[in-house]
Amino acid sequence: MSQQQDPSQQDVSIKTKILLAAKKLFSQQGYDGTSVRQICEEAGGNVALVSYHFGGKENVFRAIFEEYFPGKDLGQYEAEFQDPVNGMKVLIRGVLEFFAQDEELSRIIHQELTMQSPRTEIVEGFVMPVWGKMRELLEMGKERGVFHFQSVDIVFFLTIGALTYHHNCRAVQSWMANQETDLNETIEAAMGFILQGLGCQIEK
Amino acid sequence: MSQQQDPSQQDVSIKTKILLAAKKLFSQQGYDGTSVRQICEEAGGNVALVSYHFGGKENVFRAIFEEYFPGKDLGQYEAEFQDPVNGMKVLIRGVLEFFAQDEELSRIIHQELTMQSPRTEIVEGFVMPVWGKMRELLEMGKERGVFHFQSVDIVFFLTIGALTYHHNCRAVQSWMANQETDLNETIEAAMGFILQGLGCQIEK
DNA sequence: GTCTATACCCGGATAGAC
DNA sequence: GTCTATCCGGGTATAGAC
Repeated sequence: MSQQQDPSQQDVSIKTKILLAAKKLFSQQGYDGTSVRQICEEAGGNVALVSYHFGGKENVFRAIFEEYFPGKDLGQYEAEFQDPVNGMKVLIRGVLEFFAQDEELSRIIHQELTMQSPRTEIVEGFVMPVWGKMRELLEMGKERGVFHFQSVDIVFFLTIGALTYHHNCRAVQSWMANQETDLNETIEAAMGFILQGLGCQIEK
Repeated sequence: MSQQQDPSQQDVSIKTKILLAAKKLFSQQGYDGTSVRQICEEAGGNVALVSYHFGGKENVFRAIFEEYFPGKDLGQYEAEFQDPVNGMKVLIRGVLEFFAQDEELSRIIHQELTMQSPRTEIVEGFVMPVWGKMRELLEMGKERGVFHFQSVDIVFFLTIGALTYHHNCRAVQSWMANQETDLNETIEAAMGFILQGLGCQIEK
């Protein structure tokens, strides 16, 4: 009951603490680079607890997604998805807001997919609905003549890349001139970049 | 003398074989996921050879870049770099051709940077000259009014993302409708996407 | 539920024989 | 130069006490 608010409070179950610790450490050091000992130490518990509560390291990974991945709620945007441009805007905003809201989880997703790790299948199961919808919108927009490109495959990846990689690379601060960037500014810029990239005339 | 042509021939030094085996395995399984034993087995030699020839696993990694990373030859394009649009085109083509020519090395670069591994510094040392030039071109184009965007930082990352991520994700074949894509088609598409994304009027 | 102690495996590195 | 044998550290997982 008082269990759901602030995870740093003491009244959180050790199981949840382990989940949060794992999420944090996986995002910082990668799955392979993080040991079960480390996770439990960070969570303030004992090594054996991972086996007891989850039955192994990989199940901790799976549990993180089941617990913290949003995106089940794509249905609520069906209206916007009727129009490719609006649909893309909604999706771009949604994705970037999620990236900003849970940087840890988004880093984990990005890492696992680029490493093509043994956990790729798990991650794909959660991510595919979103990317799949984006692909649909690209195809719809091309058919209706509002987007202009040759290959759906190619622009699909260019779009995903622009969307995900830039977020990730912010970590490499030495590459940036100005440290803090405003989220809404980023979203606006990404929308402009991508929609223009798709050959779409935008009225701003 | 006959040492330089086909690395699969028998007359290649074991040192080179180790380097090639490591490049292949790192790209497939990541640095951490690849053991020294595996590398030597793949190279047809013994475990101890890594220590003998390179002095440790990390030095094998460094040696791969020193041996196989191109890109020292940016100087030859100084003429094209006077113009932001031409410069971007040259850079985009160069980067994508490199990605296609040595998929292994480009996968390694991408992996290490997204994992922010302890080897990030090594990789950055080789990659930064290229990305730095791209940033210069973006700034130059903005000043001269041929590109139209607010923040250099943001479009810089969007551009890098589009360029690198799409290539990497081709591995996830389940996401693609058509398996094989032509390199030149990809290059043309990427140039169009990015230059339009930068708000640049292109005449095709 | 949580802890201690331990089993077991696999990684990287090296000494020393050939 | 290359191999065999071995060391040592650290990883996951579990048995059993509390």
